[in-house]
Amino acid sequence: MKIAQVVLDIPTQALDAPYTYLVAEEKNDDLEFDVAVGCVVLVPFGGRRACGFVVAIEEVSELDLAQRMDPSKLKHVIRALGPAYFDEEGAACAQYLSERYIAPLSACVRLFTPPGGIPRMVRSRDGHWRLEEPTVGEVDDRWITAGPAFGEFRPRKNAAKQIAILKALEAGDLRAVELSAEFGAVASTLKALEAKGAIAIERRRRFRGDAPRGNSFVPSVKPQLTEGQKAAVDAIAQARAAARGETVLIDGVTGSGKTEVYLQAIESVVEAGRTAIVLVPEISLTPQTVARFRGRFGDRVAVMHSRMSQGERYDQWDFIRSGEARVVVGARSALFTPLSNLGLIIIDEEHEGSYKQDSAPRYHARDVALWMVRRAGATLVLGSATPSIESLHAAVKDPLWRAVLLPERANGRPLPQITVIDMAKEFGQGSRSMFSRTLARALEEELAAGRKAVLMLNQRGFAKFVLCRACGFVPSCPHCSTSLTYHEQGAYLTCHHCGYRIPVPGACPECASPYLKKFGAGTQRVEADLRVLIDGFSSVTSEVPIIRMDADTTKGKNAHQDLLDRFASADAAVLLGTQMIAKGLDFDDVTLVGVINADTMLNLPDYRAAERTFDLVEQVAGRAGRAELPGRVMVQTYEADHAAIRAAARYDRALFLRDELPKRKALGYPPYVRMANVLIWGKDEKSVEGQAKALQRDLVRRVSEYGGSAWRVHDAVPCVLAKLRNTYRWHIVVKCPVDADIARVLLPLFRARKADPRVSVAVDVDPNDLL
DNA sequence: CTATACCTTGGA
DNA sequence: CCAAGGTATAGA
Repeated sequence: MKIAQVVLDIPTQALDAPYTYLVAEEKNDDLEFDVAVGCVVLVPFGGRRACGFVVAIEEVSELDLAQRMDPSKLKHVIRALGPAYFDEEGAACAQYLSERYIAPLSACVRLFTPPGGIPRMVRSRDGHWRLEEPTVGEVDDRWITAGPAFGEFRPRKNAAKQIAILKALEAGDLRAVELSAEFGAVASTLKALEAKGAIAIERRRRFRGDAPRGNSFVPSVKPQLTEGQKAAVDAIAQARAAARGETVLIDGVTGSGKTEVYLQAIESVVEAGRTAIVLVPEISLTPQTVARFRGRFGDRVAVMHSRMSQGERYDQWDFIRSGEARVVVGARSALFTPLSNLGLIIIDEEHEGSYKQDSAPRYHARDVALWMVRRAGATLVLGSATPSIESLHAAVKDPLWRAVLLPERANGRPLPQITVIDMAKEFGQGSRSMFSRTLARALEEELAAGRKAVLMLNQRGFAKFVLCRACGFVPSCPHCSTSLTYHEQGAYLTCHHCGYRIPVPGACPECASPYLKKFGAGTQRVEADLRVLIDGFSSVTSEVPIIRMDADTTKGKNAHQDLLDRFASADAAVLLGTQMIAKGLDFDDVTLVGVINADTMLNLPDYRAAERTFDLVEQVAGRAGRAELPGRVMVQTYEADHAAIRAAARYDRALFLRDELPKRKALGYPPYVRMANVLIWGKDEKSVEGQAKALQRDLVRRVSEYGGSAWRVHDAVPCVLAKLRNTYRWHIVVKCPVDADIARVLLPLFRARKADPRVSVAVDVDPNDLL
């Protein structure tokens, strides 16, 4: 008999295991879809019907089945509601994800379903369950083409619309929407023309978004490779030939031409009839990035990222499933698109934190990609100017990893000189400005010469707040344990986590003192100060535009691109922005890069703080002097002696690692241990604390039984962000040796745990941070 | 999640 | 003694 394993589309821990259903043996021609792995199916469940995903189809004897369960309980799958969204590999990957990351199986399966488009059971107001069809699907356009009588048909003299439409059609086929945009209501005219045979109307699938179809792309030229690039391409070719899931880490300075290496590697993969996935951090997935891939691979490129509308995403997903797409460029979720015959996965800017998903399943794209290439005998390429410490470590320790160095820029230009400016010293010498005199002087020189500068404000862990000079009171959010951020425009205080908002008080709410000082600086304030500074430059006569790029100014769909275009088209200009400007932007005429505050991240209570600071300085430095003009980089900091800053200023990663690695080892952090962060949260403080402590005891018992002496379960403690949006948050850190399977040991504990309505629990395996 | 079985509690 | 409400459990 044929049976299907079905994961129900009901997000409840208690139902989070596959259920077995019978599949009708005889083919039923009335049904649109066959029951197969990857389908959504309708099944009877309890007294109602539910949707679920088929994760396995088996042929078993009645006897075998009886070993596993009571066969009298079996029910039949009612019918399949759609085509297969994933195959056995996808099902296996979902299974892997749920175990590796201690996540609900249903959430893992859902990663593979098309954007916005799966049928589901919903309860209407009268208590009835009904099937809701997907809201997103394909769309058609009505195309007007020449009909059989196109040449002969002579419209009447006064049929102005008919004449105009036929004239327009002489240049080629047109869409009905284009005609109505130009000539107004055309429906009846078209009908008349169609009846006469002068035109034909047909429906053609429309692909949403600006993805070019056909040959409307501009092919780009293949440049000559540098020695380093050649070595990298060769290393990838060798790894591909070995076909055992090897990883190639391309450790190349900014501007070393990693993208060209990717392009050529993809080219040979595609020529060999296989496909490639390119992951890019969400933030640098810009039209330019996409254009580089389209320039080489034309309409065989699919693009997937979160800023696209659901319709656009659906069309791209469908395009991938059709098998026409050979290359997928996208954010981390692109790993789960229905691309078959995978030969290569590339992860650019591999060190980026955004490759880790921050909701269940909390997967890391790098680790999932590793699993995928090992299964498929494909190859993983990781690229970065600042590889993560984990990857550097693996490249040395793991026989399936190798590293290729690209120590020089592709154009032969030297890396820009980095100057560290000690702001404490500046302050001691009486300077009160947020721009040091050295930076101000450099800025004036560059702007006077008609060149461009990029200034970066490091906002992580650093935003403007209000402090009472009399009693030290800082207004904080009543729902979250954070101080409120001050906003210049509108003079209000707001919580960056929950959006709580109050006007700036006139006096201290605690002691009534009127001396409330505003501390820190946001991009708005820096922009205002920068304006004053630039206007004071005697040698700069023309008006210098300041282009501010932060979360506020990049909200709109094309805002990001518009700002960059403005910056590109100006002569002398300053681009002022947050971290988002650190990567990917590629302007030839930027000669000065300034970091206003390099060290604010260093003070975050996070074990990766130093690494992040080092990465940030190196990345942002790479924005300067990319073409003929030499670049300079100025880094303002209050901690000029910190190893991360000193090492970054000399492009000396070995120096940084010599300082950082012993600390990691001594304190027990990756890459020397593996961690899992168990998060416990809920509205009721007492029960959260109680559950956290009880869970900690369970974990200790479990770890001492199945772990080992090298394992460690920390005490349950409130998180650094102890209160967020009125929920209280606790966490428990579990550490184990690097080669131990942390999930395997912990998983049974969480699978067996029964849900508490007041307290939620989640496990973050290999967490990005412990906040 | 939802239906149902089972159990405890408290009022008649 | 029974009804009401809470809790445990199965669902394929």
